[in-house]
Amino acid sequence: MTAHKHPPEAGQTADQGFVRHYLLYLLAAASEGVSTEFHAQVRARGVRVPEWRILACLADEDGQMVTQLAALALMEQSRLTKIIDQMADKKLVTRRSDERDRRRVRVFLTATGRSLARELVEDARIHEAGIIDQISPAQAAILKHVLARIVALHGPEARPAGERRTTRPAEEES
Amino acid sequence: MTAHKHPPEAGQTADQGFVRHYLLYLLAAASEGVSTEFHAQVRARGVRVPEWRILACLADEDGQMVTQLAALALMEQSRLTKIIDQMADKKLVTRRSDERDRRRVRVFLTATGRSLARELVEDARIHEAGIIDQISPAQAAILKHVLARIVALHGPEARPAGERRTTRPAEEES
DNA sequence: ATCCGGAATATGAATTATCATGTTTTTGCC
DNA sequence: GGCAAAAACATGATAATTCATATTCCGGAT
Repeated sequence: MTAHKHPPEAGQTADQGFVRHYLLYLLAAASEGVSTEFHAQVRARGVRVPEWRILACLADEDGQMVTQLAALALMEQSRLTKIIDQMADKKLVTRRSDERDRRRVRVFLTATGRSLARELVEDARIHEAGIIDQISPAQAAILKHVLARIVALHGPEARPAGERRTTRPAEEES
Repeated sequence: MTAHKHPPEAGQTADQGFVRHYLLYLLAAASEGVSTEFHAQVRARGVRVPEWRILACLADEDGQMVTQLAALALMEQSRLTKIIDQMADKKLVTRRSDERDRRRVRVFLTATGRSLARELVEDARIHEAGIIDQISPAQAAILKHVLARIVALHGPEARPAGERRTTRPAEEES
């Protein structure tokens, strides 16, 4: 009531709030925080974030099909298609349709794309090392382990493949 | 589910790839996975994801100023402004300008907004409990602790406040 | 007081992402 | 073999997001 300084003075703050202890928030905030940091480096190289993700995925395994790649890169197929278009324009990747199944389109790094990918992956490793250092390698190892488990349980390949985005919108007028 | 027909036949797969062990990827994938799951419930209630985030933040502390709220909710100020517009239309929140500093706009939950927020937070708690159960409460506790540390080091309030997303990167590489 | 820089929000044009659907190819079934 | 159904991508209209900038207001220095 009488707190006329600048900061809080507001609502009925419980302990320190639900949000700050909520697992999904912590995951999002941690991800956001560290990623934003690295993304600055990515952009500094003239690469957009979604492109970096694709480069990294392809550096791991070249010639993935679009659907695969989209799942791995955590993005929707139609979006990936468009990003691939742009990357193809920039000569970072090329498309080639699969021999055995011509519905499939496989995406390959060009020489340029590959070397760019290598550089960025190297940067990423360095950046990651910095973070792991800050939180102690031991804790980082545990962290990665638990995260991997969560991803295994709730990640892209863990979902029934038909409900990867399906929900009843339940359009209520308001 | 995965290509049980065609063997990879593709690239020079190292062990299992860089990406799948990369901390930033694990964070993003874990976050994505568990969040997508819960977001289905949110949408089922006719609430959009960004709205849910704001509701949760305001439930924690009502009457936050826009900038604060944006930082906490991990979104840009201009975006938040627009979301607040929509939420105000739906009578979930109201704006009131701060007495002491009239540049500031404080956002408050309406009665409707508050009860919706409560319901959703309750859902979130239940959902979270399910996940924590899967990965054992002990590991979950460690996970949260490490995540909180990462957020403290790299999160919104940990950044120089001038480089939070503004001003062009200046094309420089160091 | 007045001026100047910076903080807090709002706004609008340009860019991106999403959703539903279309096209082509393959598979499974009869 | 022929057909229906499903898989894999592409596309285009709609909606959301970003980026730069405008507007208003505060605080300190002159």
